[in-house]
Amino acid sequence: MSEFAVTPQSEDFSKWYNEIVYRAELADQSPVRGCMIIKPYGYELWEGIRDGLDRRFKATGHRNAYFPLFIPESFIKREAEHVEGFAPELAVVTHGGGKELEEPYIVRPTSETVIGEAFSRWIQSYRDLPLLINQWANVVRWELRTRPFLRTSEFLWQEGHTAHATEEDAQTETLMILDVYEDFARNDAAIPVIKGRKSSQERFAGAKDSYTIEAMMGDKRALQSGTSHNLGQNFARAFDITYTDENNQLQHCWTTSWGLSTRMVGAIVMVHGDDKGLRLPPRLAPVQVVLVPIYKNDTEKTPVIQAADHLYKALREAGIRIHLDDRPNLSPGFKYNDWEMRGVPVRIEVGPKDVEKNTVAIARRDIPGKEGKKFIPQEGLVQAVRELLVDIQSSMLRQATEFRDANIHEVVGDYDRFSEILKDGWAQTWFCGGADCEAQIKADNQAVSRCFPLEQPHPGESGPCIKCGQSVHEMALFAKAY
RNA sequence: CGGGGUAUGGCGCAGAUGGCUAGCGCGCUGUGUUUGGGACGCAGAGGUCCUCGGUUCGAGUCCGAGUACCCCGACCA
Repeated sequence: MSEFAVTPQSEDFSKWYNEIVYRAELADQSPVRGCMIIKPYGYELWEGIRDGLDRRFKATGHRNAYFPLFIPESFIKREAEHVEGFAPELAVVTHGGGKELEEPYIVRPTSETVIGEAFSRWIQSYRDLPLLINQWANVVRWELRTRPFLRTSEFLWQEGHTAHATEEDAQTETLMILDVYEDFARNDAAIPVIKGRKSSQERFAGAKDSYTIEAMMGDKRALQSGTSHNLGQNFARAFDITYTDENNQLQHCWTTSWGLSTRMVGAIVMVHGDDKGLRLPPRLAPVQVVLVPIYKNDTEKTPVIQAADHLYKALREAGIRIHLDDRPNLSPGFKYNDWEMRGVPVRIEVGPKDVEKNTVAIARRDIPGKEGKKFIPQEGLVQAVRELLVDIQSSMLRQATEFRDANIHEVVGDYDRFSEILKDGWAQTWFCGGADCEAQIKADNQAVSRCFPLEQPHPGESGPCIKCGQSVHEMALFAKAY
């Protein structure tokens, strides 16, 4: 057996990703092209993501609802840009109950249209605003090239949809949600993200402006990890979402939509993983601590198991997600590697020597080998584990942040250098945002603009667009992307 | 939809020039010895060789058609 259970990511990142997703049992292959089965371990990770976001949405006044999977075809067609953007990737249901349908149904690729139609009936007065709705759902987009979690034909996500009385309110909501996403990514997923505005080429079909949180993966490619759209009045006009204002004037609403998907699972894998496998942030790890008992024979087994059970109960009662690995047929060494591959943040070993001395061995996943392992007293273990989990969480965010910052390079007016940077990192440069410039940059470098960061590195200044040279006042980030 | 490739136990593969009971590693089941960084012995289970058709005494192997999947490009949370 080779040193690693999976292809080392340093050797072939893409291969590593595919292998680890299956080896760690996050997902399984499905009989349906482009789809995947999310296995319990992967789904538990998603549940952590879901819960972390759901809590934040509710704290900011949103309520969950559920809209139908099927959308009348005519709905999709009502917003011109929207239909143009999505038409190529729609799954269409033409038959039901053995008969051809009078009007085909679209399997939702996103729900702006059905929700817009509902909003038009729900909203009458300015007193009904803002209307803040979220739904947890699956959506289908007929993708040509798919990868587990990163791009599948069917995926799970949340989509928020809100309606507001003014343009300002809608813009505030759009950016507030971006803050929610950033807060979640940083504090729960330990992923540092850059908030920014998409170029018009990269904008959501039908939106006035799209915003994104961009994360840097371990291979330095960018991943759009969440998006928030200011839809202006585009959908309000298409679906007659109107209200009567304080002066009894009929007005169109201003709407927003925003989503974060199971792609975030892929982000966590690719941001934190190493050659040995996954490294999961403690806040989201389905198993935070794995307990491995060690014994040679029955004489040793009884007291060791007794001690392990005792520790297991204490940690579980303290609210720590713990798993006792009592598989009898496997050696401790195998178990260590197995759980490291699965990304469990903390491992506790209990053996005869520990029983004797009232200690345990405790190892942290973020620091490999002996450096990350030490013996500590059983007394006060719960507190020690709590502190360790917090420390691992922040250490992972720090590592990811340092890696990202070390691989973003600023360049002004030097296209060759710009191209050089894009071979292995992100480039930050002045950019006009024009379609022609963007297309040429993409053709030259296989890289696209990721966003105009909301926090500009040189606010108030201006410089030459990296491609056309005209003087512009915003810098953009460019990168190869998933 | 263009270009290239693959299809053989759960997974990864081997099976030149057709030849009789289709193998190997890992995994799986039972059992015994093991167990502080990926243990080992013994005994087992598991296969429409992608599908259909053809050539042949005989096809996993040759021929034809089909299907699926993978990789590379254009669309994408």
